[in-house]
Amino acid sequence: MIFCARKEANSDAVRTRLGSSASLGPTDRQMRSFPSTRPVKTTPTEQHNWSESVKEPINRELLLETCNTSTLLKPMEFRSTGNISVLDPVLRISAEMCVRVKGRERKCVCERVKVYTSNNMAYHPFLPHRGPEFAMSAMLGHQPPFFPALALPPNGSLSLPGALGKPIMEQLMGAAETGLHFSSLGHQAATAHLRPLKTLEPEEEVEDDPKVHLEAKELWELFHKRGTEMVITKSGRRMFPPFKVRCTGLDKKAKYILLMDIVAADDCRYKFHNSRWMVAGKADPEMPKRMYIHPDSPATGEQWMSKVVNFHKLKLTNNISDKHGFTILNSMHKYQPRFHIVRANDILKLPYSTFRTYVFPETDFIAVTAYQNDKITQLKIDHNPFAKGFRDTGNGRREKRKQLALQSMRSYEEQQKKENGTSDDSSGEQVSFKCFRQTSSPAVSTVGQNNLKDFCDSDEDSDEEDKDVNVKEGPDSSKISTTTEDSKDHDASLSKSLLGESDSVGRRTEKIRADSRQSPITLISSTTRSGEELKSPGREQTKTDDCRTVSKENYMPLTVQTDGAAHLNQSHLHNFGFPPGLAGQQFFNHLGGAHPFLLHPSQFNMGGAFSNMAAGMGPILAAVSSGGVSSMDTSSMPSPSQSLTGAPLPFHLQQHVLASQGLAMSPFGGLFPYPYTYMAAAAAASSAASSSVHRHPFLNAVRPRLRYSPYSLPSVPDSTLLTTAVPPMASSAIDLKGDGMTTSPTSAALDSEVTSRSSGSVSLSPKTCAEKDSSTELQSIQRLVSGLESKPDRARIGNESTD
DNA sequence: TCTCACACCTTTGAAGTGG
DNA sequence: CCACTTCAAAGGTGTGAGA
Repeated sequence: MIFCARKEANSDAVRTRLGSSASLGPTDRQMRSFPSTRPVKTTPTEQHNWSESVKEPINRELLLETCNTSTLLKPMEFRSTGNISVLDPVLRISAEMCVRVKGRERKCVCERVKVYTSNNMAYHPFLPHRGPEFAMSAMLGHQPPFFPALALPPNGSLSLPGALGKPIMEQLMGAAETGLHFSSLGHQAATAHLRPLKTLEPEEEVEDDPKVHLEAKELWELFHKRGTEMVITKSGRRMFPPFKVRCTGLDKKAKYILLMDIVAADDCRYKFHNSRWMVAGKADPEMPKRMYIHPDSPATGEQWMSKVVNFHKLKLTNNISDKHGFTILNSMHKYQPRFHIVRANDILKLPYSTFRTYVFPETDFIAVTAYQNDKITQLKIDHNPFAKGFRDTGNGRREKRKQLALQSMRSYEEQQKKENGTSDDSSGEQVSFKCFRQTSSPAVSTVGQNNLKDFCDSDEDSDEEDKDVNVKEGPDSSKISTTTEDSKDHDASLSKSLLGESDSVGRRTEKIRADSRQSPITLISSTTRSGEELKSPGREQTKTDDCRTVSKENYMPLTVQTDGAAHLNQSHLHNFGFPPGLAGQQFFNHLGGAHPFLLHPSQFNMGGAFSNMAAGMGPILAAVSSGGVSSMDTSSMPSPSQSLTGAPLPFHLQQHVLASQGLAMSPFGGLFPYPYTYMAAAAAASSAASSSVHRHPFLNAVRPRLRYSPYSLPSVPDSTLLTTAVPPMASSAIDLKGDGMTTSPTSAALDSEVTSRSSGSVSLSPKTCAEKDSSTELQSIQRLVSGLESKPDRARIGNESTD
């Protein structure tokens, strides 16, 4: 725990007695959050009453020496100590306040700490109410000196990752006077002065070449063909199929943090109509973004490579006020999971670290609160072990229901025979039930049991299956098999079709029938599987397996780099790649400052990973979020078979608890309400749709060193950033995929735009961003903080930027 | 379209047992 | 002690009724 271990180094710095804090506070405007905070020039003595003995730098990157100060206040003795230090590469700000009451010294909670310099002391009225995360954001979005108030956790310590801390330090060093000003519990404030020691040195980094392979790809593709749906519930649901990847090419000795997040695939809301996912309008306002850090993070490359990295613990929810750290999604919206590799030995370094992001288009899905497509339901049942109870085999509920239905049908038929002499064969349902009786035996049902290997086969038959579906029109043909292979389709389809008739009524049956119908599908690139799937069934018949094979091979992990300048885009366009020309080393935000990418702690959902972060930011996180801890899963460590060995977590905090603490964030209260805008540039280049990633030649290639940081400050409405290739939201539904899934309108339009977008994105220079005036930035911040920046705004951005 | 209780299932880990 | 088995609790599923 860097934070704690090094904290003591400066703890004994010389303290300077200061006058009443009333003489030290900021201006009246600044006093809004600091009761007596007018910055008063300290006396020369006070100013230079630094620690005489410059302490030995803890390491080469120690920048500032601590100068503690204390002040005696009436009626209590009020002692406060400030500490700013940079401990590779974390800037640590700590403050401790003690109140001596009747001779007994008691520690107080340090409510706020303001970092300031003597020549300026900016104060943002929103900051105190938004917590440190936003303060950091604002701080970096403005030119120095701008050191907003930082709310300190109860323990009085705050760690700022390098990306956040370095700018502060640099500015502090250039200031004539630097100090910490903090208040506590409404008492008088005190100030600590600091002085710089030396400058930061850039980190050296050894090259590596990570490659990521999606596990259970066939299963994903199987779902993808039908339009993957992921159920989101208030209590959180896991993803199925689980997101698993295998990493190679990592530096065995270096430590990495692996993360996953889920971003909107487009700016549309969908509806399931006529067995198809269709665009139903503009997307709802985005949910707070959260990053899920793999519980084993950080771990060495060797450890990561030794196992399959499983993100099965990630949970999806639609509860915007979720405090468990689950990923919050909007129902009926399309999402794209992303996988990130960050080379960092400490989660605290994440915000300024380089992200390698990998997107697997076959993993996109539509979030639903209830399954819409029965095929997906059946796929889930067939493959998710937890849903075994619903399988046609065994003694599960479905079987029992079937038996019940069978019994009732028998009695019904017997009754009809008695009444009419013969059964009514004209009744499709009855026929179905008859068939059902024939196929409901366990022996037949087991045909439907297939494993992953079967999926591969089924993959090959998917077209066949689709064709079948097409041919099968009418009530009976509507009984589409939801299984994954032909044999299953044939055998199980019978039983399932019957099942659909017998144990499903109303909407469900209707949906099954609808599934069999095919409608025109948007045709997109043939270089991608997704695109292939988007083709209409008729065209699909002309497709060869070769083509499919090729498309599979095209599922190359996408490595993108945003080091380059600020090719930020709208947050609503979540892109998954950057154009070749976007490589660079800096990351810019719309606020105009070139700055490292930022992450809000509460955006992280992490298991063990959080334990590290908790060391430095846990208190902050805890302060930001509340509750949800007690209900957390305490056994969130990956199962032995999946977890990485070695790399013991430095802390024994319960991972889920940590996750809940660290990840929970108030709605829109996070640092970046739209943290994914950084992808916009890439998106514009690669096309917003995930599938477009493959279509783009560049995106199909492996880019070992292309990197970007996934988070960047969002675009403001008036920013002219890259646009998405999102075409005007047609009121008419756009079919996405052949079998229920469709490509996003964005994808559809992107096919022909990718190239141009790519170049266009390049034109989106950081300079453009940097030229934004600070007032606009401030407004932007306010909007972000208030969560007022709505979808329409972002949509507008998209339109404007396209111009 | 969403929420919730429910039955059914797997997973997990503690407890028990035997060597 | 170790390995194995048993058991119960926790947690993950889709379902279906109701809002």
